Amino acid sequence: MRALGLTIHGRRILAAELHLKRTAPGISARKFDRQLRNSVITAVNRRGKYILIELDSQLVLTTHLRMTGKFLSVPHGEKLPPYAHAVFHLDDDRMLVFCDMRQFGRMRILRANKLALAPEISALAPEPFSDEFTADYLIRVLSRSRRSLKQLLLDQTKVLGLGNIYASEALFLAKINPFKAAATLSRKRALLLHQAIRDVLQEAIDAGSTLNINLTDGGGTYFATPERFWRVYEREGEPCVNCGTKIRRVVHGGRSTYFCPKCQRR
DNA sequence: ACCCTCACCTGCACGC
DNA sequence: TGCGTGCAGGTGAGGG
Repeated sequence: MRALGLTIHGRRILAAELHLKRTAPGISARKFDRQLRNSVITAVNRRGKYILIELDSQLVLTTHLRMTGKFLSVPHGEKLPPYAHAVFHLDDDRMLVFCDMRQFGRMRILRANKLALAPEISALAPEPFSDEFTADYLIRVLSRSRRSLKQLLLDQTKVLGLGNIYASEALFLAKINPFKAAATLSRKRALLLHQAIRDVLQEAIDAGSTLNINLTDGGGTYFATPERFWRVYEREGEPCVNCGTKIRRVVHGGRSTYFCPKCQRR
């Protein structure tokens, strides 16, 4: 995110190509280009998992990378990388390329003054590192839900920023059972969960900014999800880092959930 | 209003 | 070797 901002801030979009229709539903390739062409990128921000590329035209290009989406910076004239679904020609002789093997990522063009009204943005929970995301906020949300903790943590309108991997990780860090009903969590343990949510997210951010972002990669700059190891995720059968008990995997709400049956008994 | 299930898509790890 | 099957992830449509 930050690296992307540094690379494209202040650049003018000379042309915008939409190669895959479903990447930007409801807009033609022609209109996609017309709306973005000749505008200057004034800021790159983020709300939840949405990247907001703000333009001097008072429009905002929103992008959700989903699982496999990524932005690459490619020198103009170079061969496009695989799965390039949108290409932005910039005024510094580079192209910003949106690639997505699974075609799940989505782009939308919104008016800046209507951004907060867009349903996918307006419904989002407070940013996890904002003052608004307090332990009391979390406790309130937990108390009003009839779902399990794991399911609640995946709901971006309740708790923002965790996906399936980090929901498992946060619960492991807080030593709380993923299947426990959200409303039955004690205040004391909700405080631990609140901290754990911030901790796993901070870890992931640190890993991304220090370990795996290579801005001078000759083959094109990657702003991809970092490769890293997790404490419980994808560790079924391996010993728990705290107690050595074998990590278990249970499909819950249609998603794999990893946990230590001893550390996270309740 | 809330919450559940399933479709979306591709590469890859499996088993036969 | 090759083919079929199931799985992974985040979201939103559709239904209860």
